[in-house]
Amino acid sequence: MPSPPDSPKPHTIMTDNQKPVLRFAPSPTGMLHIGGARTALFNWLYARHTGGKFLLRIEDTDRERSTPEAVAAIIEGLKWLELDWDGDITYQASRAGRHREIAEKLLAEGKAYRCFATPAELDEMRAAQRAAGKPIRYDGRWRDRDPSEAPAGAPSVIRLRAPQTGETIIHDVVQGDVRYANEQLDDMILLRSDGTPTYMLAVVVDDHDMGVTHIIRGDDHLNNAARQMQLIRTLGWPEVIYGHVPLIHGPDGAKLSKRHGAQAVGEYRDMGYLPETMRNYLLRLGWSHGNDETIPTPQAVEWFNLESIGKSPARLDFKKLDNLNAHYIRAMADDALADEVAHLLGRETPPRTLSVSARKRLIAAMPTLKERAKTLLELAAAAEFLFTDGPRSLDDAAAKVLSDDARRNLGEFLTTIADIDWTGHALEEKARAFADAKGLKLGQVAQPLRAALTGRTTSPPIFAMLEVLGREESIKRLTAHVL
RNA sequence: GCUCCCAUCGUCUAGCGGUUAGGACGCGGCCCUCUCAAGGCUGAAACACCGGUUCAAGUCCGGUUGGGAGCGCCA
Repeated sequence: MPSPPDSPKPHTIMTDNQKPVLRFAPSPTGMLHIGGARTALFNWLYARHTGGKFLLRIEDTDRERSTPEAVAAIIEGLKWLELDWDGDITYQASRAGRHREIAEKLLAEGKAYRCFATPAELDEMRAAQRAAGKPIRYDGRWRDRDPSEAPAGAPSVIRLRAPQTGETIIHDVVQGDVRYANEQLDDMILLRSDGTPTYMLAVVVDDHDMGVTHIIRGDDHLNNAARQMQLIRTLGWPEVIYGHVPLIHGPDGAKLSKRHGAQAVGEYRDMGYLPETMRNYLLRLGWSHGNDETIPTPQAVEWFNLESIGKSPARLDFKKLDNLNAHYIRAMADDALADEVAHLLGRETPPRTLSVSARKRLIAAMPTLKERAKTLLELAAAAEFLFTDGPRSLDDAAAKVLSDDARRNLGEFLTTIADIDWTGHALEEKARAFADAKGLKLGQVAQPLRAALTGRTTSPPIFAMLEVLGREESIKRLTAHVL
């Protein structure tokens, strides 16, 4: 039997055994925020855990503030975090026609109505309510008036005729049951006077059309959920499952802002944090699995659930982030880390490239280097002495270590290693023997070696570094500081 | 002002009526040690407050205080 000609366009109908459909729906008004990144992560994790879908929708209906740069930044951020989405990106602005269609359908059915109140009039209304200490909300002045009472040709918006009694309950998977008395929810605008849809209408329609089953988002949307639920119910659509995750706060407990720095995920990348670190850290900020702290992504996919999302807001702790990053750096392959360092050098001004020999040294030293770096930036800095040939300039501490006595000893020691087998092990043996003979501690020999070889007072184990640098280069550097 | 949410060490958290309140980061000490890390051991450190319910409350209920969010023809 053919469907009636006036039937609504086909859309996804939920069935009981349908897999969950999640979505991340950022508005492109800036960079991908760290809080947004966590929201995306939770949605992604749940979709991957359940074998459902993770969709991406760009909420660009605010043409004033939405920019193509912001869209690009968000996509770049998600890609860096390796949170892949299913299917094509939905751009909300492109669906305005469909949104308008729903608003008009509601209007035709008497479930919505035209409101001719002007913005100035509403401002006045709110000011009066504020002054009287009353709740601030639309008073329904056009709810029961006939449009014919409006001045001819006056612009109007379409408002939902929301229930005024009873209550709207959100069965939130994170927050539990949240109840709102309908009398305190006003008639929200669905369609603006210029015919464009509002956010409230657009989300509900898009989520429905995209077949979204679960909405995991920041709890700044909790109040919106009640209104959205009213719309869903008026439309008779399947109800989505909400989960409102507490916001992330800065180290001082206040809402994250520019003041705290590091809001955008790109900043974390630039500071040398690994995507895997960010996923693990963000996951633990608000979600737990017993006492587990180090949770690689595959494990997270296996374990993730909605029930274990915490209800209280969390603060950012860079020390813990560092600790986690150090862990994942240590776990990374040496050549992959070398690539990261090369990438970092390429971004310097002026850009530097890693020579073949420097890369060889870098990889050879990497097992010891990566033990001591908290970020990729630190790793690159600590590897600096491997990139150039010839004598090193000394930093203050290194200069202090190379006292006249130390330089003389260095010269003497050099003669004992002139033609030995150039291995870390053999060099260390010689150094120990030399120290013994001179009545010195090993450190009194090793530290001057380190200072002369690297120009600094900290480095990976020095005998291993001598081996990495090789006989010729090492001798060259050491000789330069001999007295 | 109104509505809603939250509340365990400094921070992230475990706890789901009976625990010496556990772990992690950070901090102190010790061990290891050529420096710095890493690692091992160890120490200090928390149930915001007040009432209930109960034989028993960090766990349940109410209030107070303190944080947070929202109250647009923004999203």
